[in-house]
Amino acid sequence: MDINLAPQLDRRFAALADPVRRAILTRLAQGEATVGELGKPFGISQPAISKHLKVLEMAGLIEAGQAGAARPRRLKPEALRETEQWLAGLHALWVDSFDRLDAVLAQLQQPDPQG
Amino acid sequence: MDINLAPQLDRRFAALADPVRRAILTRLAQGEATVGELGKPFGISQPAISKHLKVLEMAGLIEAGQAGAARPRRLKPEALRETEQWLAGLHALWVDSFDRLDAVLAQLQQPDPQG
DNA sequence: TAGATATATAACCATATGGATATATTCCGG
DNA sequence: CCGGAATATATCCATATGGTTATATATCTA
Repeated sequence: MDINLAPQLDRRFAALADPVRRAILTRLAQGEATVGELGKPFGISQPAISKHLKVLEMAGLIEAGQAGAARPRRLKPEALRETEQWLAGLHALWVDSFDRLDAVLAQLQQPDPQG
Repeated sequence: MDINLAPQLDRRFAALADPVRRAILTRLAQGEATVGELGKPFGISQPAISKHLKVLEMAGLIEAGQAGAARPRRLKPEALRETEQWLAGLHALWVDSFDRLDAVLAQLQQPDPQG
C-alpha cells in the first residue's frame, strides 16, 4: 500500500514541473476561475491550456465545477498537502540521520565515561 | 528576481517526478552512497543510474564527492527546502484566500451592527 | 431550433525523457 | 606505466510532452 501511490506522486510532481501549470495553481489558490480566465496571462492557445488543466486534473491537484457552459476549476488542497508531506518525510529522514550522527559523535567525544 | 528561478523549480519538480529518483533521494537522506550502491535496488543499467544522478544534480538536489575512483553522492537539503517552500507558499496563499472569504462571510452575517 | 459562447478532442509536429549497449575516462595499486 | 574497478559519455530507440490548427460538444439565449 505504498508502491501504488507512486504513480500519483509521479503525476503530481510532473504536473508541478511546468511553469504555466504552477502559475495556474497560484491563480486558483486565490479562488476558482474559468478556462478562459486561466488562459489569459499566457501567450498560448486555449487547447494548450485545456491540456495543462487535464494534466493537473489527472494529478488530482484541481477539479472542475459546472456553471452554465463554463467549467470553473478549483484547487484540491488535499493533493497539495500529500505532496508537501512526501517532501517533509524525506526531510525528516535526513534530519533523523543527522541526529544519529550527532549521537555517534557525542559518544566518541565522551568515550565510555563511567565504565 | 523570480522568473529566473522558475527553470530551477522546473528541474526540481521534474526530478522528483520519477520513482527511481525519489528512491535515490530517500536512500541519500540516510547518508551518502556511491553510484554502485545507489543502483543496486533497481533492475536498470549503470548508465541509466548515472543519468538519473545527472538529472538530480542539474536540479541541485544532490552533489558528488570524490573518494578514490568513486564519486559518492550526497543530498543538498537546501534545494529540498526551497522546493518545500514553493508548495508551502501556495498553501499559504490558498489559506489566506479562505481567511478573506471567512471575513466576508462574517461581515455578511453581521451586517453593519453598530452603524 | 439556431447562434453564440465556453470548452474539449483530434491530428499532427518537434523536442525531451528513460531505457539499452558499447565505449571512454579516471583513479588506485603494483 | 598497466590492469582493474568505478563512473561517465555516446549513440540509438520508443514513448511522452507541449505546442499548434481544425473540429466537435455542450450550454445558454433568442
